[in-house]
Amino acid sequence: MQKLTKDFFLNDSVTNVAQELLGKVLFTNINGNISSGIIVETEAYCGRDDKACHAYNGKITKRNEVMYAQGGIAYVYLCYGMHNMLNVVTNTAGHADAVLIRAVEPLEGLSYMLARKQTSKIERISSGPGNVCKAFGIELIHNETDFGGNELWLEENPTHFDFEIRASTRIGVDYAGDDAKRLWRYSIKDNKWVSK
DNA sequence: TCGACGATGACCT
DNA sequence: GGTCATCGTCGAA
Repeated sequence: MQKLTKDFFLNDSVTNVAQELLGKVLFTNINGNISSGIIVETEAYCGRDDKACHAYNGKITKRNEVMYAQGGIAYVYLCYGMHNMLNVVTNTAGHADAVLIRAVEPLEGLSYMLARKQTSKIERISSGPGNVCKAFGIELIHNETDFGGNELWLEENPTHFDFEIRASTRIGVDYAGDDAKRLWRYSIKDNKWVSK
């Protein structure tokens, strides 16, 4: 098992990182309960010129300031009053880029995921950004968590496998005008854990 | 202070 | 296809 190194996150191209994160493994250790899963769907957000991004045009608020930090930490925020969203902050300090983790294929800790979601249905338990956080126990307190730590981290996939990347438009960003048309949502083609 | 609004998901017809 | 739960954040007042 090999954790992703710091320079993985410092890449200047957030769309490259979003694609490279596919196939990587997300881990959480919540009160000693370890869950993991393969990232199968991501979306890129770029502060510099992307209206869909919370940090568009240099906007800085208490919520999004973590996006301006050096890459390699988590940006977690509450959406619609009930769903947490997990983002991976990328690029060097001062560049507000982040990758939203939209769907994961479960590996370990399925029983913890079922318990957190209070369900017995495995189907789509970690498909969709709100479900990823719920299943993995990620909450607002994990905002700014360093991916180099032992609570929330990312690893290379120990099993090498080939897959085709599918690019499509991002979800729920219609307000962003032309930027909503960007093909910045990436998924592993034909993977059943990709969100609908 | 206060009102409007989400980078959603579950369940309904 | 449609509705609605639910609350932190933002920006206007």
